[in-house]
Amino acid sequence: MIELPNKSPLYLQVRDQIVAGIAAGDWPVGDALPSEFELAQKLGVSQGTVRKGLDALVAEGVLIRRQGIGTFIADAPDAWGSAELLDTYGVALTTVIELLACSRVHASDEVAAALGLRRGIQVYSIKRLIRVGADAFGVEEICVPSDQFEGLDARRIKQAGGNPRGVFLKQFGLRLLEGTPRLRTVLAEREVARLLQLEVDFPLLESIRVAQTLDGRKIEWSRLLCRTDRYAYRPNCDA
Amino acid sequence: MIELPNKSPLYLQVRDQIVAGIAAGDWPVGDALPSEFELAQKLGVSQGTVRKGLDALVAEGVLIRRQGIGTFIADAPDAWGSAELLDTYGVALTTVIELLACSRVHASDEVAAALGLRRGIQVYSIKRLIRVGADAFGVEEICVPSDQFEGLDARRIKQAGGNPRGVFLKQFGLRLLEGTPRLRTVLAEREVARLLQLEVDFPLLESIRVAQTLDGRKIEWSRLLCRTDRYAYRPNCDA
DNA sequence: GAGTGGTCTAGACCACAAA
DNA sequence: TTGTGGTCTAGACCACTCA
Repeated sequence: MIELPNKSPLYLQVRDQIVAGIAAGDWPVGDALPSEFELAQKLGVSQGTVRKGLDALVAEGVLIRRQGIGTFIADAPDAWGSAELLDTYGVALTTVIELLACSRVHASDEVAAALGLRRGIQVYSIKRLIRVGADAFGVEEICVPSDQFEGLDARRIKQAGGNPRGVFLKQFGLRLLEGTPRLRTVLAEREVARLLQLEVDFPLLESIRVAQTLDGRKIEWSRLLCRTDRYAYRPNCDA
Repeated sequence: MIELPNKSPLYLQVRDQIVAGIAAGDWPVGDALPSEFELAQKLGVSQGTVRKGLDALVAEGVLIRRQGIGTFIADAPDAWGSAELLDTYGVALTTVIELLACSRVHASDEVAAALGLRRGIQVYSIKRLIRVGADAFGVEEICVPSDQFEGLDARRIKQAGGNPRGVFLKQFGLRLLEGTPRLRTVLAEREVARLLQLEVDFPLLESIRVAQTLDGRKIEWSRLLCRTDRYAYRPNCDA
């Protein structure tokens, strides 16, 4: 291990080295890391210390361990995938996501405040429709600062299966960790009502989350508006 | 360690031994466990293994470690305490809880189904009002099977500072772990509207959670109904 | 100084998956 | 059979708290 006058425990330094390696693209998504013993030798620590360092990243969903095989870089799960949708009897339902638009707009005051940006700065706004069967369940808007994701567009997102997180990770090298949602009930405005085929003022559930990078920069704001008359929403917040 | 033909790793067996010890009341709330080395000797394993066994319980909030001092049995946090309440600008607010009632009733079908009980069996129903300042923010109902908590009443809950979880733990030896909430928007019915000083059909946020014991028995159903026009609710689900 | 949690090592062995 | 993750040990030292 490179010996800096660093007070933090060795295993955290190991963690940071791995994070740096991932950010530098040493191991693309799906690749295996060197084995725990190799890493230990390379970093000059014992296998147990490497293991403890990797534990945190496994817990954060960045790495996936497979016994007998290796430790792999995890793919970026869809933000919506971190939630569950249940019918009125508690049975989980599967959803389909439809990309509606990806455009460059001025950040609303709310988004700018949540991400610590200057008011009115440019952000990419990604809108998606979430369906369960033929039913429109909710609409989601994702905002990210445009200067960090130059050239983001609908085509790229569609190529990644409609998953913006996949693009953020593979094209821009940024992995995001979900924050805890802020929940409110709101009444449907015109555009949302139209998309969900509901009347205006239909009561909806609003879930707002801010996601951050591995090193703690808040970088993605998202809002889900969904109907909960036929379904229940379970957010699965770990963060 | 008592050698049963047990396939599970030693550190999980250690965890289970500690859980059993806690359930048996070996160490009341606030007490220190024996030191890691003492436990290691007593159970015939190494300190590292004991440590790993305790890690899980610390993560679950059952134990609290204090460096240089010892490892302690954690108190039962109030169920409501696992959530946060924010104003419209994201600033956290403090709440006051008022116990409304504790009564013995027949379980609704919904509660019975969620807890795996026979329909119509008796449960204790605890109702509480959550205030922020002078404002009524929400009402909460907690249901637990009456046969597990014989003699529960408002007096006992008040003695524990209005925290039912404290009573469950200290009087009945049961520690509960919070589950992930199921969320819906609902319209206020008459009684709830009256308690919250809102008109009937005011849109509210409903959060339903099931909590379980350390060994996985679902034992507590709770429903929070709250207004989110002035506040945002952040559930903090770990489970 | 004594006792606690917290970290680290070197080496061992097991469980599992693949060639 | 080989290489991987997964567990465990014995012993060492550090960091912190308290008497």
